[in-house]
Amino acid sequence: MLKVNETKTPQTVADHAQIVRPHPHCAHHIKGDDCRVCQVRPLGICAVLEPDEWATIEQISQTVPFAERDTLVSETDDCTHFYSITAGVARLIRHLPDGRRQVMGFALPGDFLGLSLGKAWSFSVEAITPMTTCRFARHAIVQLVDQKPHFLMRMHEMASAELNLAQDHMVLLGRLTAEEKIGTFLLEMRRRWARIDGHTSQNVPLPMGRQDIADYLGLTIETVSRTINQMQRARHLVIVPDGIRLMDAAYFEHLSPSV
Amino acid sequence: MLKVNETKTPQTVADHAQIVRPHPHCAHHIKGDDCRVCQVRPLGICAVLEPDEWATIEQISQTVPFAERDTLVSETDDCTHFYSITAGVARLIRHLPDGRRQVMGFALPGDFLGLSLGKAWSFSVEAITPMTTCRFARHAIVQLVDQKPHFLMRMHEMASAELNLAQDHMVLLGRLTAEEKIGTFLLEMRRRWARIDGHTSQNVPLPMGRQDIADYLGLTIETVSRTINQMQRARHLVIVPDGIRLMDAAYFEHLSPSV
DNA sequence: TGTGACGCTTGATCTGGATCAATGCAGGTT
DNA sequence: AACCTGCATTGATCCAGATCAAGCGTCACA
Repeated sequence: MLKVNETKTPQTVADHAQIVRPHPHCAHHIKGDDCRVCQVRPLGICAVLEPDEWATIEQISQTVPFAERDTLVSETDDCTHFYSITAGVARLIRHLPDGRRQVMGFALPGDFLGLSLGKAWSFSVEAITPMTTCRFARHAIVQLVDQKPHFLMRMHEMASAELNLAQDHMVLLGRLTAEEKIGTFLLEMRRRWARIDGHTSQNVPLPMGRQDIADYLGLTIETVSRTINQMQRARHLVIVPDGIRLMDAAYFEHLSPSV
Repeated sequence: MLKVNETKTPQTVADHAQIVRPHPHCAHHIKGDDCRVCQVRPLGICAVLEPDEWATIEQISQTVPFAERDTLVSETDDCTHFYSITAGVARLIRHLPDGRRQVMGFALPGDFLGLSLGKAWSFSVEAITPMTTCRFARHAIVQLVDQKPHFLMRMHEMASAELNLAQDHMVLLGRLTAEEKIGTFLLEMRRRWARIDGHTSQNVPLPMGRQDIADYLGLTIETVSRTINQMQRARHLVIVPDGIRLMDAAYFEHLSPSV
């Protein structure tokens, strides 16, 4: 039951809009896109492929768009397809029976859903903005991984990086204060956007809502709102449409114990 | 500055002692052990190897024992060796500059340290009991992984399982109450011991101290102690030397929202 | 130009778990 | 036996962040 809302534009601050907005060239194709023009190839799973292997990937991929609020995969689903995100932002989320939620992370352009290669998803993925994805049948990727060890190695590298992030996040959830959690989160988002668009800006797009941030950091929506507004009153940041602007980098780096 | 205490026996309840105690046949050899008698081979990274490949592994492995409180690896170290745990229990831990700690997990027999294949450790590993390990030079494993794709696939499977556990733990840290955290932890430990010794017992060995449990669950030592003792007063469990005995499985399963 | 829904903010109050402070207890050492 | 050291337990008190409860602004649509 997917609610489709194609008219709404992604919520991002101006200097990132061209990244998050679905790539106009490919958003409505059915067959896989032209890898030669893929904007996220150097970031994602395909970075390890040689140009002569692009045709192989193109043949087993389809471009699939999603609207805001669509569910890409549900934690109860079997895993029939994997996704490489080419535009837009999604949340990876686990639901408890009583309605509590934990957001495991946010999937940004270049991220791959299905790194574990397993047959079952262990989380739901929900589009926060309109999205464009490269979709692969699971069996095709399993076959590719069998044939090309360097592709498997790339999957393993990315899964290892994911495990590292998960461990960073365990420290955050288990041992940081609300202020430290928010500060660490904002630095993390700045770092991840910088990797995507290649330049460091003090503007940090936050396409996810306050509730998603709260469920990511193990806080309530009220504490997230209060803490960000306190930081604004203290002139450490400015709240801008669809994000924030860091005004005091030293404050945030001092706040983040792990970095 | 490692305090060596070879005389002390592992702290486990009786029906698990033979698993955690260093294997007398091999504890003091320098060269790698005989894979044919390895008790954890079916559990660990080596489960995927055919008998004719055991010789390869034996040639690149050494048996290395550690005493209680030894540091196997430090989070600041470069990663020169990997370890497969054949006996004993260790904690995987991150330290914050101000002394706060987060225990990322506990390594039990069959677990492999170095799944990410990366050049740097992202956590310290400290022996909780006397341990026996199979040690491998990093370059030898990297070479093996290059030559034997099914070995890399096994590494990837185990890393994926680890990522899944990490995500379970994020839910626990971010959204469960103290009582739910303790209950989930006890069930997790029972499940892991059952996998090692092959039968389900209501006795759950807890070789780690209360402080380690607290740092694993994002609680304080006082809350851990209080909660476990409340459970005992409510007849849900009995505290026994070096562990606990579950008396009311239904209570614990009802308490653990994810399972 | 209303109006209703939704997301965010802000204030008042409450409370689960942290902090502070003893005490107990088992093992190891002299 | 006396002493020490490192856990674990238990009680008293505190407080960061949760909960409860309004408001506010924006936007889609009537």
